[in-house]
Amino acid sequence: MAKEVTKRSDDYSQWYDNLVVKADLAERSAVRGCMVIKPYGYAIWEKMQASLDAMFKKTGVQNAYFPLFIPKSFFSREAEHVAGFAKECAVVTHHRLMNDPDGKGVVVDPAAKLEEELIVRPTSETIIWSTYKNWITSWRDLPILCNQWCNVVRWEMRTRLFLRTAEFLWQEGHTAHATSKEAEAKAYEMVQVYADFARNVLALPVVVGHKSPNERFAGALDTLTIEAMMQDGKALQAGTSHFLGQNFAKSFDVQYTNKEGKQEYVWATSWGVSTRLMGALIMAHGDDNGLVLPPSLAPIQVVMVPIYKTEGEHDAIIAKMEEIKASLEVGGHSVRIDDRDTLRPGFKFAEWELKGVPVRIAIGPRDLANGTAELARRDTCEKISTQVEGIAETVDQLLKDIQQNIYAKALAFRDSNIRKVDSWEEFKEEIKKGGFLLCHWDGTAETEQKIKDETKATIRCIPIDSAVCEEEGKCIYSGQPSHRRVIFAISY
RNA sequence: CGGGAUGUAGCGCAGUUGGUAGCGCACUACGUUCGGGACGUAGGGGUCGCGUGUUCGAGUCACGUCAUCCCGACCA
Repeated sequence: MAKEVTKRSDDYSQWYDNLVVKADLAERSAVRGCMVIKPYGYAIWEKMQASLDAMFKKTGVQNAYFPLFIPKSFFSREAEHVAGFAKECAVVTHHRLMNDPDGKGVVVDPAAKLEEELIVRPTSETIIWSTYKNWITSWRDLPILCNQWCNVVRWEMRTRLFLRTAEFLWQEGHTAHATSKEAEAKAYEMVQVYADFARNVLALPVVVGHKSPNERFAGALDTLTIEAMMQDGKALQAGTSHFLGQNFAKSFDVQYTNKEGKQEYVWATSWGVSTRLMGALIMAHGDDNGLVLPPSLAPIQVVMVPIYKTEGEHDAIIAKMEEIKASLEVGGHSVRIDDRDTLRPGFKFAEWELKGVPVRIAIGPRDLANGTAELARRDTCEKISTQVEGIAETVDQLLKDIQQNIYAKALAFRDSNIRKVDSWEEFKEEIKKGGFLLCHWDGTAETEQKIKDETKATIRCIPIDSAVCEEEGKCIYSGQPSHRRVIFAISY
């Protein structure tokens, strides 16, 4: 963990400058709060997409695509939903530019004003439900299980690279069901998909739970969330799944005829994860030397750096490396031989570490003579000398170890920063130290708001399946009776 | 929208009481290097965010304007 970060707990911007930009992950765009994702960073996102797509398909979800522009009138239907997004919408009012009559560049052509303004989607519930109305007439049409990968725009007052950019990439799933029970089960199923993905692919431990009414998605009856802890002890909401009830069905008049011939409104869910996960990855696993990627997401899993003086040495080493590369690729690993002859080995080591490549193999003249190779793992920065004979199996096992170890390390960190707090005085002190605080809460929005006003801490979630939280007690703030503990934390 | 700060080379910065623009990294060429971010020599690159004003003269002073960053309210 970077020293600077330890001192200034919330200053990850330094990481972005040091790691992200120099690591070719992303750079700030000229457009306020937007980001450019460079090829290496995008390759990581593509790996996330591929994993999630495979998991979605197992639950019967199919991909679809809906328009970027949403007519303003669509937004006037679901009042609560609109109230949640109205303050941060980009609005298209014209469709043409013209040369400035004064000769100063280009201006908006006032004659090209749109009859009805278009909203750049901040999320797609409204346009999707307008469409679903035409798709659904009978119980036989249900359920509808669609997901779309797209960009959305939210005109945030303040942005933060990866965590809250004005434009971001995400997936949003939207499902329609015949019964409340089925929809609730779907919302629950999808949050579990996210939790599996976070744990097994991102190597990120997460807590699954319900959002408090205050923190719920605009228009939802219930919001499920996966909450992760970053290395500065702050919480990051890494994914959400909403049970929308019949709110959208009623607002957009989506009814179906049931088996008894009666008209009924459908039940809905929506769920999404975004490029925020890239931020989670950086902040949860990164160290002083840069990014640490779990092998499951690394665009390059093994990088090979040759060490040589003469052309003869170079050729012999590269030939050996090609051999090793082929044997690793048989096992499905992605391998890069860094054969750039303008850079010295030390520079290459540092650069690949910055990019988070899990395993590095270095071979020099000495190794070549001995039939060995230097194997370095990114997560612990350990180096060992190993026989080239059978190196494919060694590397295969090492990658599995690294994946596991990264998760175990993050889990140990998180668990050592979760603690029970039972008094208000203690709470005010403990919350400053970061981490998750398990506390009793009286269940009222007023108490939650007062705690937030006084400490900036919010209820990150009401954990499900957590035996630790299931106990009687008294609210830390009001002293009223409580039936379970919830997680309080400072969040991003 | 409130409070604070900053705009000078690709990046990070210096620039004194106004006197005609500099440093580090990066870049180009050549040479020596190459098992943990090499070194030497020689080069190239800037209408100092924009506009107006004061002045013989503005990176520097005044006013305006735009943008960015940090702290609040908002948020995946």
